[in-house]
Amino acid sequence: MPHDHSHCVADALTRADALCAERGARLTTLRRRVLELVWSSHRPRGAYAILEDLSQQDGKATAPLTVYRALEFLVEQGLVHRIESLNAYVGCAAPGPTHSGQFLVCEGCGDAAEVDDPQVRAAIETAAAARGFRVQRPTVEVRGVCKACQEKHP
Amino acid sequence: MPHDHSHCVADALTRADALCAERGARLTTLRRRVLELVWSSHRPRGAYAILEDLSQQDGKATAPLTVYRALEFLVEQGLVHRIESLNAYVGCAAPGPTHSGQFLVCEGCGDAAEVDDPQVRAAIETAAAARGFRVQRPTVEVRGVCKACQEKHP
DNA sequence: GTCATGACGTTACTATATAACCTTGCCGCC
DNA sequence: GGCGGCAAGGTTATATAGTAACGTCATGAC
Repeated sequence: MPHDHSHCVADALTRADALCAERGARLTTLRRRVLELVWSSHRPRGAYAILEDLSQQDGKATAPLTVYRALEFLVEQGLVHRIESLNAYVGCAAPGPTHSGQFLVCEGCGDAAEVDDPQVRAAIETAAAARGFRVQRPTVEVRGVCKACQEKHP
Repeated sequence: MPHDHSHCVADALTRADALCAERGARLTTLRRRVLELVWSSHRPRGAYAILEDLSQQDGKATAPLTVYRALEFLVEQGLVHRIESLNAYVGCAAPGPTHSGQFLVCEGCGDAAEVDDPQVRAAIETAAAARGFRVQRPTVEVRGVCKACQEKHP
């Protein structure tokens, strides 16, 4: 499944522009640059990796806080998700009504595919409700091996 | 739901002794102490919190590695689970055939209740299979508010 | 007893994240 | 246009989390 990644990035940026405009949120130059760097692959990227890219682009050191603040904004807007089990961030392909999807994280290639499966959501909601627990933010991160990697290493 | 927590701890240690004996795994003094410290509450505890306890008990500084190694062992044996979204560890109330449960993490009291819901498991497995993804280790950590805390703050 | 192995100690280091405080620049408003 | 307010971003320092490399000691097999 070869894909033209520049499309992914361009699309993500376009959607982000639209969404922020619509919401009156300020997608500043810095935030947009960080978003672009998060999207540089489909692999979750650590804050410090992004920090390095940023520093290199600018030819001078950037402070961690700069990146963390931008990421915080992007996560709030649902443009980026944090992968807790990796301490890393990945672009959201379908931002919109703020959601919290599930992630299939491949041990082979490192890609994190986002899915939003209603059954999984429902099962979690039901299990929680049965215990009187009110769900605010479900986190589902599944480690395993993606289809492509299975085919490569049979 | 007041509960005699010393029971939880004692039970956990007894089960751990039995399980390790059965498996030929060495639950050394250090590992047992760390397990006990993890169990000091039902809240996930950070490695460094445990480290401090340990250092204080001994009256001298303990190195992080000491704790991390013990935790690694306990996690491998399924006696303790790591809560990824908190970088913290919590005792497993039902160790045995190695499992990966789901956690209901309360924002109020900080308690992490472990549940092992077959529906949730199945839904994740199905969603992954539909995408050709082979599941190795699912992580489910649900943030929200537990029953007790809801009743306290209505 | 000897030896292999695994547990633990020690030192140093890397990675991830936040605190406190200040400066800048944008925006609405008069 | 200028002014006041506020959010964004810069700066410095520090907290928290996790590993690497290497040595020593205890335990059990033989």
